[in-house]
Amino acid sequence: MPELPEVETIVCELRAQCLGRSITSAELLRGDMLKRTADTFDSFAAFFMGRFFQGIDRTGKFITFHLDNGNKLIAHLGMTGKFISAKNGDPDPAHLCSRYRFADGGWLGHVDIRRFGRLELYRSDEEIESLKGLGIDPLSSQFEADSLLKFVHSPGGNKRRTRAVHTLLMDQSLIAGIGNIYASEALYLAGIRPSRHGGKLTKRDRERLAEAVVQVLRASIRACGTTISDYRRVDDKPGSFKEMLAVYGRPGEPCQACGSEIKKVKIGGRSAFYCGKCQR
DNA sequence: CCAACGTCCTGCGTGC
DNA sequence: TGCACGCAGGACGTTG
Repeated sequence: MPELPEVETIVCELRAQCLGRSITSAELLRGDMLKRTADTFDSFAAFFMGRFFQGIDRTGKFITFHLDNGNKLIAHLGMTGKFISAKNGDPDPAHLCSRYRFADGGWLGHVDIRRFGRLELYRSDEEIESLKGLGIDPLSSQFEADSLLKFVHSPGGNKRRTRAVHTLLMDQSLIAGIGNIYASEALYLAGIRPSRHGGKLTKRDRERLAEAVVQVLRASIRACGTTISDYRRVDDKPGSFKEMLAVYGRPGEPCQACGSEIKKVKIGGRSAFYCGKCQR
């Protein structure tokens, strides 16, 4: 499940793979992946033909491909999305959703087994709606403990939030890029229970949590992300952060700090993992 | 306005 | 052995 570190890894590799290569054709093989516009197989192809990728960047878990004419392709990988680098004659992988062929014979494939991901096309200066509502990127220089004040109070109201901090961490409109894995890992590092109400976080909690978020995301980027099952880099190699996970996917194992058993609970319909002794 | 829940989708593990 | 079922989860739409 690509979260911020996995998407960051993929974007770096996409830049190295794709920037400046002339696109001769593009195919939309799964029309249901394209949202927002009613482009057809033909207009999708025309959108890319004769162009090249001038820049590729990440906002939260979204990838923006900037074409040289100012148009943009937005991609979200959902649960099982990935990009693969292939050469002329390579067989189509299963679940190929879209493909971008380059003049040198190579192509970039976009694969998504469960199709929770999405593609969007934007022409010239259209506002990118999918990025508009996103919260702060935790790797930006503006991210600090005060960024988590939104966890305590809603922007407008005075009432303290009752949603679990685990759920708040995954709310893309508050912080962009954290999913289920890094929510559990950051809360473990910060010593905070995932079920704790956002409104009950102290200033000290928010400082520790903000620091933990940055720490775990940066560490995972250094390991090229976490491969549990589906996530793969563009070169098909797995990320290696799985072995560094302290609690996610480790129910019943001893906590590395205190030795007590790691617990698994459902919060907001999602699995959260924590140490009942270290996290309060 | 805020929160909670159902929905989409496929592959894999479990139990009968 | 084979089948049915439950589970995994990001974002969005609907409901409370």
